[in-house]
Amino acid sequence: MPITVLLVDDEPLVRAGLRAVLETQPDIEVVGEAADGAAVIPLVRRLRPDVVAMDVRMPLMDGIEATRAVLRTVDGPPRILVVTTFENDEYVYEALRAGADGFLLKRARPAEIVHAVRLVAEGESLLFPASVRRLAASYGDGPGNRAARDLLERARLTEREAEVLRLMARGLSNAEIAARLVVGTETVKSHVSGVLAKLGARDRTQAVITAYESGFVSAGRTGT
Amino acid sequence: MPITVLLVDDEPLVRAGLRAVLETQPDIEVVGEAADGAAVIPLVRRLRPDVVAMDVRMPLMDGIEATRAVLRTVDGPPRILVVTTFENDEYVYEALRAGADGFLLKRARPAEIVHAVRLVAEGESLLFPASVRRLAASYGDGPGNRAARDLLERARLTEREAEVLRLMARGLSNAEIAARLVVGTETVKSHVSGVLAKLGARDRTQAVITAYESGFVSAGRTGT
DNA sequence: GTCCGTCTCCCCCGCCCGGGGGAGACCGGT
DNA sequence: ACCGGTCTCCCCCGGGCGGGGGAGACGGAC
Repeated sequence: MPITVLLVDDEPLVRAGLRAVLETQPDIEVVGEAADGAAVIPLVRRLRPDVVAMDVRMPLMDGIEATRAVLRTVDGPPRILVVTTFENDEYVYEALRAGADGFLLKRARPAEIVHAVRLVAEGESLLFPASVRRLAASYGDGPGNRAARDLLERARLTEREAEVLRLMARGLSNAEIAARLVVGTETVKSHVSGVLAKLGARDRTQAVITAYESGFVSAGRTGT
Repeated sequence: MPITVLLVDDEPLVRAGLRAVLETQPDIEVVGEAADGAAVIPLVRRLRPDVVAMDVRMPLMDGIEATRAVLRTVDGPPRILVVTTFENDEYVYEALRAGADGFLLKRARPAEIVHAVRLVAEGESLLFPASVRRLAASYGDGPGNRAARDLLERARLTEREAEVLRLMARGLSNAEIAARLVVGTETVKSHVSGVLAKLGARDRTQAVITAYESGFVSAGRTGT
């Protein structure tokens, strides 16, 4: 019997692409589609797919929430393959922690997409598909990319520093960050200095640029 | 006779999606695909498509160059439909100035995609498809989005201010921008102030964030 | 028990940044 | 000839920012 797949992505074009790619395979069948995480639970209950190809970023309920919800409320849950545009999207790692079984880049080649679906369907985890490595390797050593890659590879930012960087990337001043985190401004300055040093940034603007370029934060979703 | 279409996009998934969407139409035929602008000219010569669906952002030769090249070197050139992720990508407007006939958001619904191809094939221009308006309207009035939308709608940045903003978004200081543009630092400060005022930004960091969020600049391509 | 890392806060200091003004030169449109 | 917009440069000034130190408290690792 074929591998059954449910597609969850807010962009119809991506769904159509995944469907087209997957249905070239006789042993893979796309049994349903959803445009948002909010619609996933009933669909999973009814269709009982082997694999859910889940976008991380969606308007109403994102892939992380949806992953948690499915794993929490459905018996014998499907395998979940997280689909994303960015190779080092922080949300992806959250999704994996939430119980997703693998992740897949949208820019992967068709053969890799098929391979990923087969792998997770077989119960394998797929945390670092070839395309990720290939992509990381394809980065040049330009001044911008070096810092961005370091951010990814070192991942030396402490939890607090990462939190501060996220707030910096939303345009907050040191004083505003201090108020938000309920600490002194001197403390924030400490963390900011740590971030700048670790990212090789001269000022907060460069740090925020690195955050965007590395995918640590990304345009389009100004989170809550 | 059917409308013939050539797909040019570096992501196979997007090509597959476009192909799947367009081939639901009996009168539309996808006659070829290319992964980069560099491959377009010979394909256009050989296949003589009515429409080229062209991604703006591609590794070797981007959609702007490719558009210019096609229009310059091919007799009876095809209509060119620029395909993009961002509704206000500065490159899109460059592409339109380069002679493209319309642009299309990747997140458009299938019916809109089909409609767009038909329109440009008929010789119509499609500069502001419904999906753009819909998308702009869907923006909330959060502090981040307001500024981003203003950037789009007002488009009040002068050429020089836009240039300065681009350099700000690459992490340059006022002094460095001045050196790059061969003007005084006071002049740069003037332009920076103009940018901040027009974007409603408090400091250069917020301005750069707006630049990213609005798609004025975008992650992934650290331009020359 | 000791050490290391993290988080917290403090000092001093230099300086770039951004605000608020103003002003001359050029160009294009009316 | 006039005016609006843009680009260029200048002044003063305050404040946030970032560097360079240091230090105490806590927790986990050894």
